[in-house]
Amino acid sequence: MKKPDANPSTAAVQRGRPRSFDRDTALERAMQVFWRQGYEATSVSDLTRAMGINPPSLYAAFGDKEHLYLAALERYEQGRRENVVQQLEEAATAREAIEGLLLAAAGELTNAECRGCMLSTAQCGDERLQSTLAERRAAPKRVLKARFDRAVREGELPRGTDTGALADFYTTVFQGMAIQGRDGASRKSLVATARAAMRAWPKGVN
Amino acid sequence: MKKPDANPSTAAVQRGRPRSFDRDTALERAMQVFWRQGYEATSVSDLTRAMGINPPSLYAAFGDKEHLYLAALERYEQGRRENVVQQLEEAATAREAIEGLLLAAAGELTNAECRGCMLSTAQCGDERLQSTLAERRAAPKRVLKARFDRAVREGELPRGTDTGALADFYTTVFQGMAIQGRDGASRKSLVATARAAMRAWPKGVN
DNA sequence: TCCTTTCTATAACGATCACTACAGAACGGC
DNA sequence: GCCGTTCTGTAGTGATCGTTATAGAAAGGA
Repeated sequence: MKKPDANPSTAAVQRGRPRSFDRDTALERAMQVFWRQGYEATSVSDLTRAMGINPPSLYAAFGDKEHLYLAALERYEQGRRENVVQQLEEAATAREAIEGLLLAAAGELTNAECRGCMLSTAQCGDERLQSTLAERRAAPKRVLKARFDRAVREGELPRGTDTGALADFYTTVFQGMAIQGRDGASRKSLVATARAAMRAWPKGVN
Repeated sequence: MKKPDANPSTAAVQRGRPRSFDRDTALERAMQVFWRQGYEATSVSDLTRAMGINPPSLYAAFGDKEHLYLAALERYEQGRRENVVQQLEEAATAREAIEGLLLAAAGELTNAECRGCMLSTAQCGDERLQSTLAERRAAPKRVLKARFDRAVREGELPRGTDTGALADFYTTVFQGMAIQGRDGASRKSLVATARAAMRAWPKGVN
């Protein structure tokens, strides 16, 4: 039994031997390994080598392999989420927002170091983790649908537009592009695919 | 040194103890396990259990785990390839062919037993195997492009149509649908995505 | 200076991995 | 019946898996 923190201000004062590595840097490196190789194909040995630490440090800082993977995934998604939300809010129209997102994706998915999307092309045998991945992959749909609903209210999209289906479609295109990027497609090729996908945008009301 | 087969008619006469299992049935079961779990997450133990045989029989009949996987993948692709080629040849127009393929995919990708596409969503850490998968995923593009080129020649598609980009686009949509199917999307949802993708079909010449 | 706390590195843990040595069983040919 | 061949099941191989016990090092508090 411990008394609740006597100092309510912030974190407890540091006690004991300080950790010799930067948690965030280590997480970043773990993320890259998981990104390249996937969850199953990445061993704890791979991780400790890339992170520059020993197993006990990894387990003390991140719990176990699965929690480390989830932390890496969360780190990966965080930046993307912010970009998506910002683009959806700042673009003048929903159409421009989607086009901007797909064109940006064409660039990001074909970056040199870690190609493709860490989340979209992730596969794993464990059912629980697999359904977690499925939920995360489905999450952006709700954000897109909300923006499309707004576009309907504002008259950009025709009344009666199936905004859920439209969100499904552009999510699907992005995930397909993720596979393409992982498989070595060029940025140019993904840009062409993004432009093709924009031809499916519903006919305007005007 | 062995003399070339003295009986040139068919396979050499059966000698030794006959194998106690049906090779094709065993391969079918291995395929389903690989399909559900992926290459890395599937152990030889999983395979022998599903195939109803012991490890030595597996290795004698299929070489090793990787060759068994490739054989299972080939078996998987064979049926699909035939369907695609047939649909591309028999449909009245390229547009109808693509629409038919995507709608059929919406059904197949949401089948009860093994959801998704064994090839599209496959991921593995080994680089050589990964690039083999990438090649296989790219193969259908050439078939689509050939059909689109024919459509241009026949006047269905405008001259100057980027048929390669069009093939890339519909391949990408299919692969996105494969992820959606694996993640539990409904057939209805994939049908809606397929219909949305058809809105991207180039404007006719007429 | 000594104690408590928390990290570190070494060196393992049992379990499982892909794979195989071995001996016996089941066939055709003689 | 016997032989050569090829399959079968048992029981392992060494390697690697994810994880942890342990002991010592490095910090703050007294």
